[in-house]
Amino acid sequence: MKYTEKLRNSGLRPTKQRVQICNALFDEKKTFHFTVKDLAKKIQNKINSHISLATVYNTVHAFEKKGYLKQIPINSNKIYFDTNVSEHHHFYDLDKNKLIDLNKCDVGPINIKKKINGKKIKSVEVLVKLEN
Amino acid sequence: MKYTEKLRNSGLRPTKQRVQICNALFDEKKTFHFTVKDLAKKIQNKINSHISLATVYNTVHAFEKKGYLKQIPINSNKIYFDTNVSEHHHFYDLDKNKLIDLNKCDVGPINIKKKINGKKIKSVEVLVKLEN
DNA sequence: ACAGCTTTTTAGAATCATTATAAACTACCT
DNA sequence: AGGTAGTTTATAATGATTCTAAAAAGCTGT
Repeated sequence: MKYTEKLRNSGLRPTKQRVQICNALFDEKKTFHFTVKDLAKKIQNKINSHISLATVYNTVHAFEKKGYLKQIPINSNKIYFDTNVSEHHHFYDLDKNKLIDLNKCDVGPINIKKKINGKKIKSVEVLVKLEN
Repeated sequence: MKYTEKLRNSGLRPTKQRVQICNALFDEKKTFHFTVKDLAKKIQNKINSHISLATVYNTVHAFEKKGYLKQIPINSNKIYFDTNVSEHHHFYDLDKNKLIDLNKCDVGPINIKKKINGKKIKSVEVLVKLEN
């Protein structure tokens, strides 16, 4: 199966539900941003049957831990995920409440001059807020 | 009163509770990060009496709208605020779950090359995740 | 194919942050 | 001082997320 390896690699058995989640996440031509609830709704419309929220949460978190999904740093009481796991950044349109990708090449190199003892940098993420 | 103007400026009457919130927020020598619940607890310890959560939420939001407080862009289901409203960035220590300020001068200039029609940049915020 | 064991799914409950409500209270203006 | 509009408060409502435990499905041996 197309996603068996990805699932096993994330420590998950390739069940019917998880494959459906994979289809919704990784079959798209374009990467996209989502909340878990959005994703669950999308899947249910697509397959025309119910899939438990808990399952979607579990699977999404397993993928995030493995690096197949990323969280988007934005201050909100919802958690936003991104299927684009390449190094990139985001515009956040404050009026439309919408996230827009910024490719790595859209942002000049970022030089972090401060160091913290015994810590290494895992990621550098930029959020650019837009207004009219 | 010390904070009357700040409060009026935010469209708020200078009530006893709001002045107490101001004291907790703006009397500190160092700026700090907080969630609304943290702040409420801090105030209650300090003044040794109860102040309603709703009041703290309202006041904090009014200050944020006016730019006396800033939200910190970090993906979490809690909202983090910062009393440091100057242009600066953050380290996020993933192990300790702690935010650390990065002064503006700790980060080289950031060049956003992409433009969105009819939108202007309101802020550019960098989150640097740290691991061991 | 099947028994037996483990993992997974599920609905629903629990939790936690935040926001809404509406009655009691307070500031402010004259 | 009194009237009006803005505030505080406890509590309820909401909404996202996590937990739970029983039922279902996957996996491994045979």
